Amino acid sequence: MAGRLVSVREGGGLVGAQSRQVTLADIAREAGTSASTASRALSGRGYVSPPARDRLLEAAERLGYVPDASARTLKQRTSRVVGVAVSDLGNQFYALLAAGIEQTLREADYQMVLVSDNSDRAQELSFARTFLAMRAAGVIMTPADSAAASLLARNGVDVVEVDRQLAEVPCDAVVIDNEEGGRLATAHLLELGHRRIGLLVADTDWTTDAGRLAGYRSAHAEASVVVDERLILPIVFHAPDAEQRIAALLDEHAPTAIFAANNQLAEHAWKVLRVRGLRLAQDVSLVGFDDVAWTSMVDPGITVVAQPTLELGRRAAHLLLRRIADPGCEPGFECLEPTLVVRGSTAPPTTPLAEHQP
Amino acid sequence: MAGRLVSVREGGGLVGAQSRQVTLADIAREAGTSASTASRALSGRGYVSPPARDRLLEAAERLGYVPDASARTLKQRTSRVVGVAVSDLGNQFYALLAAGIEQTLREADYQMVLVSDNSDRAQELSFARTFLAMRAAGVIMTPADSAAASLLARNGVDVVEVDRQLAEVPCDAVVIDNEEGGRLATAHLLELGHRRIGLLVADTDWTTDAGRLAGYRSAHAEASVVVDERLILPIVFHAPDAEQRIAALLDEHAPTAIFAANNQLAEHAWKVLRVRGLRLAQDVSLVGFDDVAWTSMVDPGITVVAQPTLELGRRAAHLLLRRIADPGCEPGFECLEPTLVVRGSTAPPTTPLAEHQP
DNA sequence: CTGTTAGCGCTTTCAG
DNA sequence: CTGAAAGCGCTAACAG
Repeated sequence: MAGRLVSVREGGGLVGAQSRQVTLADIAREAGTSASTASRALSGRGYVSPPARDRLLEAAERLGYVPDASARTLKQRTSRVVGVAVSDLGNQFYALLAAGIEQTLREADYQMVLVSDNSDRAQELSFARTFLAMRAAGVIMTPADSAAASLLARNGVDVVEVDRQLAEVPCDAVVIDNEEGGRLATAHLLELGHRRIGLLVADTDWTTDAGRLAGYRSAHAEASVVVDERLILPIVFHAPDAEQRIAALLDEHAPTAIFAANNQLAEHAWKVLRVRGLRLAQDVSLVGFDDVAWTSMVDPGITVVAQPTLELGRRAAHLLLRRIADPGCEPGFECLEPTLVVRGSTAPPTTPLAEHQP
Repeated sequence: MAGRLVSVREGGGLVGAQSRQVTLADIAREAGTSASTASRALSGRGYVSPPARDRLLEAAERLGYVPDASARTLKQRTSRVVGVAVSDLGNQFYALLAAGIEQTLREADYQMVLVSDNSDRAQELSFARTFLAMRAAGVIMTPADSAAASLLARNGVDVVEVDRQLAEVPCDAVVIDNEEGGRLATAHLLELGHRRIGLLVADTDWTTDAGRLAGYRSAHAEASVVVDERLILPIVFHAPDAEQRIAALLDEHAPTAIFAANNQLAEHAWKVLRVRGLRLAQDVSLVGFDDVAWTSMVDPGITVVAQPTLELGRRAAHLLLRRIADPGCEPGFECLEPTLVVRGSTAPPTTPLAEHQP
């Protein structure tokens, strides 16, 4: 093996590929110091005489020294990597969330290992193990189950839940006020005079959807309108029959308005209405959740509950950084407020008899 | 120090946090073998007697053993991490590209470290160093400069360029046929009868934009139409005056159609037209590049050159995996074909004099 | 201020 | 088939 190493070194003249990574020992030798001194000089921790430091830095620069992260991680038992698991990178919401996380992490000189777990419990758990193996400095996740967070916490890895909360262990979390969002959307429709409001909600036990549903109910209660339970339609993610079921809701229960509790469902609802030739606002009002690009570009624009997605990600990262800096601090919890953006897709209901009014 | 370790172990009863990671040595001791045997059993490389293997696997399972990735990386001098750098994670195109990469990497049990470099050369280079430090198994990037790829290649890290090509070293690449895309868009407009076609293109030296411009020119040449150079408008990324400049193009050079060479510019153009009250197709035709969601939802829909974005990402990851498996293979190059999706935003030009014709 | 020493946890010859 | 030994590159006591 020594023979192989040597021959590789001799072949180092090959254009393009350096034969061997340059190590601390190399630059120490070059500068005539020990490896420890080199370590101190380059990491900036501990005393090093200015002349020695200069020689070391110069040598490092000249030889193109890049410290080996795995050696450092092995020694320090923690890395500069943060594991991030989201449900679906293909969905603009999660992509933007990840962008916010990455931005903040980058500013603090941490790297993001990003995975998309498809809300699959088994995958989520498997990623937790991977993050454990990497000695991640922390993990930020949109949880689909509590097992991953438990496993991580048990092994001393800090977890931040974002968008949803499911953990059975105490941990930092940042969410938006889903109940308020649901209330804003529903109250807006009720104020316009709607009494039969269809609710399209994800069929999960997530706090997001539970919250939006709760807001839908409380808005009704505040307006003293009783909810027709048949107007509430839980739809499984990526269900192939989502649009058919929405159409059936329209046919069978005659809502005058629809509140779609996430961007995916809003898109489905919008398409169903278009295919059926139903006019937004005039025939059926529509409120979406999450202000994605298309909602402001279609005509009429879609009234939506906007959430500060990028900021959600940033806050999650900040929470994690705070905990890394101060491991003993109390679990942080942040709840960001959504806002209602009224556009042309909502209007007072038109009764069939009043169709010819202006 | 030994004392500290022991006391920590004794404190291991603390709910929630395990005192110390369980190591190979622990499970070897538990199973009554040496660490080497344990390593062989768990990694599946090398001979281990079935009974020993069983005991080892059982012990690993029971103690919740998670191998330390950094120790393995340090020893093997390469990790299961792939560095991915894209220009702007907030842009749906790059997000989808990343999603495709992640999906393929995940299937092969590699992790994606994702960074958004804002097309900033300095950041790109800094990330290259980070990936080097992590002993990344490879790097996939949408390059903004050639320096990063050179640095990585020089240090023996495989690079795949995706979407654009800038490297000065031979490396794998997967792009779409930008010239063909530009030609498709432009020929479509020329066939409709347009003779003054404005081109909105990013002001970069990227092969994407150069290709789309070349396609614009060659379509003109094939139709024997001479290009009025004043119709070509290079726009810097995130330029605050992008929409003003597009408006000025409209005013000063009276194009009857616009070809926006990326999704960002298409959105700008669409907004300018809307604000000015210009009707798509009737007053000005518009062709975009990249079939993002809103283009099929607005009315009329936008005619676009669609690119297989997710597939682009998948291919890039496959190219990298191929190279990891066979480091000596010839640099791979794949060029995916874009397709023209005709929607309502394009129609024959209306001359001012013919405004009243049906 | 600096060098010596001793590992972090894993893999890999190599000898048994 | 198995264990002993060495070492990946770095850092952190500790003694000088």
